[in-house]
Formats: sequence, structure tokens, C-alpha cells
Amino acid sequence: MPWISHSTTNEVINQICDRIWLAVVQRTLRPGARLKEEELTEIFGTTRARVRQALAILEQDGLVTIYPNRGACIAEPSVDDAQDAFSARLAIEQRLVTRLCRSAKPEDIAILRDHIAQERAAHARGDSEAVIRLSGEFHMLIARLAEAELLLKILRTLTIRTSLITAMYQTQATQTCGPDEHDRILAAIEARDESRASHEMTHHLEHLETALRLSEAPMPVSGLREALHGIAQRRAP
Amino acid sequence: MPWISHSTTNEVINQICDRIWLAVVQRTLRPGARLKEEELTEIFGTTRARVRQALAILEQDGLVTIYPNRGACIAEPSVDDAQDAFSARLAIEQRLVTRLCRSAKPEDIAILRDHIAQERAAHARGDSEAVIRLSGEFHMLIARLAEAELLLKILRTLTIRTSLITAMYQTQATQTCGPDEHDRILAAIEARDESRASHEMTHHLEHLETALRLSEAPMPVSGLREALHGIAQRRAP
DNA sequence: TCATATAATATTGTTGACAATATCGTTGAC
DNA sequence: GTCAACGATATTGTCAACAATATTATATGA
Repeated sequence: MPWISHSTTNEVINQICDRIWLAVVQRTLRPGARLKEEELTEIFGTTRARVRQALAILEQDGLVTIYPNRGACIAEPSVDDAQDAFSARLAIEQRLVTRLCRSAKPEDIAILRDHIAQERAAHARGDSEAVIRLSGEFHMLIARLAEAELLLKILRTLTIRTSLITAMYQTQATQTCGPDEHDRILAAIEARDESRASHEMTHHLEHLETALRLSEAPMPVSGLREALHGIAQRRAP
Repeated sequence: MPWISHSTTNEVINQICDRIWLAVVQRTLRPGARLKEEELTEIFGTTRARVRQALAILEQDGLVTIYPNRGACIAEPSVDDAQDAFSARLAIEQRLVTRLCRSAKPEDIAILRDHIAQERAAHARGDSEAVIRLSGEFHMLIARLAEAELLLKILRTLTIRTSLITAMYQTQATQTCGPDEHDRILAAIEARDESRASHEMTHHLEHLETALRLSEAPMPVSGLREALHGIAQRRAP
């Protein structure tokens, strides 16, 4: 049940988006991989029109790039894009935790505490899929509890972007940061210390960013053809 | 040349989006007004598919609401929505001015100064359309000069929302705030005073928000029917 | 052998007709 | 006279065939 789900009337479209996102964060689909409409149509047992809508949504979210008349590929965010995404998340999430410091009710604290416990459990049993999912969900949870619908929506697309960036640039050493930092953020919220909460969130996001090897620009590609011909580069406008 | 333009391959779709946005800020199209696909098709001399795409984009931007199987209407943001939008803008724009304080080159300052001069000119000659356009453009300009592509994109949709909100809740007294506050923001940027710039931006946005009569909840409607039957409420999920 | 032009194939983009759904007006029973 | 059910109309949603475009393969000349 990915927290990424885009609110669309059609369930099939959500499925397509979720599955593609999942494949990306699990590194099954590499950046630059082509997404042929026909192929997706067969996989999901739907029509091309639906696939098309899904791809349009995913492009909005920055997960895929659509080259006109040439099809869709998993996006390949540059180092600049990555820094932009984290910078934007910082702006949004600093405000969110500050806001939550003021408005958090005891049950909100309890929900967050329980969530972190789940993260710990997933971490302990080595369930990396759950770790990724829960780790992202924590941030979305803060947005939801802060009752900022718009900021939640924005954060959702930003998190999709950073998911892709993480999948693209992460070193195998830094799979995910443990739930300890989430714990410190929660502690600050509980203490109603806006400044500290904001600071902890900043630290957390900066940690996430610096854990990537952004400087090296690994430029991963999906398949042999792209690797050999550099099609993705030539295609860019 | 509305600064709202969404980057789409198809020019017609941009036109539709721009025209609808313009009609909204000029209060020609009132919130709640129905947007029949066929009607738009005739007006813009295009096909229903294109109109549909345009409406989907406008829904993403929060300018229209699409009720499944029932068509599209100009959105009617609630007071909460309005506060959310300004809150989000605050988060984004504080970061943008801070960033620009560090990175602004002399030519950037010149561009901003020139822009404010244009604002003054438009204000002086009573060209309210230009005033609205330029006033919004100033904020987008800051985002562009700050070289934060993602934040620019986010700010674009937020500005569309606040445009609608302004058109919806503004009192006739407070048409637009003059360019003086923009001037103070620029002065802070020029002085490289991050704290002051952030503060001026905050003040400016809060001023914009408080100039609206959000508390009264005028709940404007497009037609008599909606006013009497409260259809907009029943339609919501 | 390499580069260029051309035909063949594959993929995306568009259109118009059809199906599904909601709204509106009418009829009929109570 | 009011309400509910029904049919008529209007509007949106979907699809499959067609057109446009790009990519690949082939052929040709230097």
C-alpha cells in the first residue's frame, strides 16, 4: 500500500503509478529505462489511454520524462535537480514540523511514536522494502498531522523525486538512515521546541542528501542499448 | 503573455489554460462556473481531447475542480485552502529570497529594479490587468533568478491558487498592494541581508493575505442555482 | 569501408464514434 | 399537491482504428 498513491478516479492508473514507483525505488527499473506504452498496456491489462494518463501523472511528479513523439523514460535527475529537490523539501518540512509543534495533540505524538516503532521493527527484521516505505511515510505523516493539505500534496511529489534520486545516487553502504533521527524529531515536537524540531529536520534531510554521492555523477543507464548509444543524452531538448 | 503558462508541448492547451486563468483573475469567470468541454472546444476551435488535457492541468493547479462524470467547474477554495496556500507560499518564498540574497548578481538586481519600475508605471496609468500580471511576475522572477527550478514550478501553481483566492475574497478597496513592498524586498536582497529579506517577504505575503476578508467567508457562487441548492457542497466527495 | 539516401518497421499522437453516467422534465400514484 | 419512478436529453468517459513521427535496416555511390 504505497503512500505515493495519486488521488485519481481510476484505480488502474494508481496501480500503474504505484508499481512503477515501487520498481524504481527497488532499483528494478533503472533511470533511463524506456517505458513503452504497448508494453505497459499488456502488463497491466488495460488500454493505451490509461497508460498515457498514468505516464502524464508520473511526468508531473518528475519520475518519468516524456520526450514528444519518442516515448517515456524513467527520469534521470541531474545533481542540480537532486539539490533542488532536497532544498524544496527542506523549505516545506521545516514549516511542517514548526507547525506541528504548535498543533500536535497527544494522539498525534502517539501515532508518530507508533510509526517509528514500526520502522524499528522493519529495520530489525531486515525488511528493506518496508524500511523504505515507512521511512518516507514518516514525513508524509507529519504533513498529514500538521493538517496542511497543500503542503502534503507538494511534499508527496517532492518525496517521489527524492526517492528516485536516492535510488539513483545512493551508495550501498547508506541504504537508509535508521529511525533514530526520526526519533529526535519526534522528541522535539513533543517538547514543543519549534527551533529544535526545525533544526533536527534540517539535519535529517541534510544527512539524507550528503549520504548520496552526488558529486560523482554516476550517470546510470537502464539497458545495453542506451549504455552504448547514449540515446538518453541525445534525446534531451 | 501570462507568466502562468504551463510548459506543454501543445500550444493550444497553454492557450486554454492561460485564457481561463486570465478570465478568473479578471473576475469574468466566477468560482463555481461550469466549464463544459463542448463549449470550450468551440471557443478555442480544437478537439475535446485537448480541452480535457487542459482541464486536467488546471485541476492539478487547483484552478478548477473536476467532478467525475459531472464535469469541471472553477474551483471554490475554502478559507482553510486559502490559508494553506499562503502558508505554502511563505515556506517557499522565504527560502527563495534567502537563497537569492547569497547568489544575486548585479544584473539580477537590475532586472528586479526594472521590473518594479514597470509595476509602478502600470500602477500609475491604472492598467489593472498589467498590475496583476506584473505583481505576480515579480515573485516568479525571484524564483527564476534564484535558479531553483523546482521551487519555481511549485511557486507557479501556488501563485495560481492565490490568484483565484484573491479574485474570490478580495475587497474592492485592496485591489493590489503597491510596488513599495516589492521595493523593500529588493533593498534587503541588495544589502545581502537574508534575515531582513525573509522578514520583508513574510510581511508582504501576510499583508496580501490579511487584505482579504477571509473571515467573512463570502462564498461567492456563479449562478442562482448553486446559491439556492448548495450543489457545490453536495458534489464534494 | 564509410557516409548518405531510402524503404521498412515500430512507436507515439490524434480523432471520431460509441458507451456510461448524470441531469432534467414528465407522468402517474397516493 | 407532493413524491417517486421513469424516460428523454445532455454531458462526460472510453476505446479502437487511423495518421504522424521517429527509429532501424537496407541499399547505393564514392
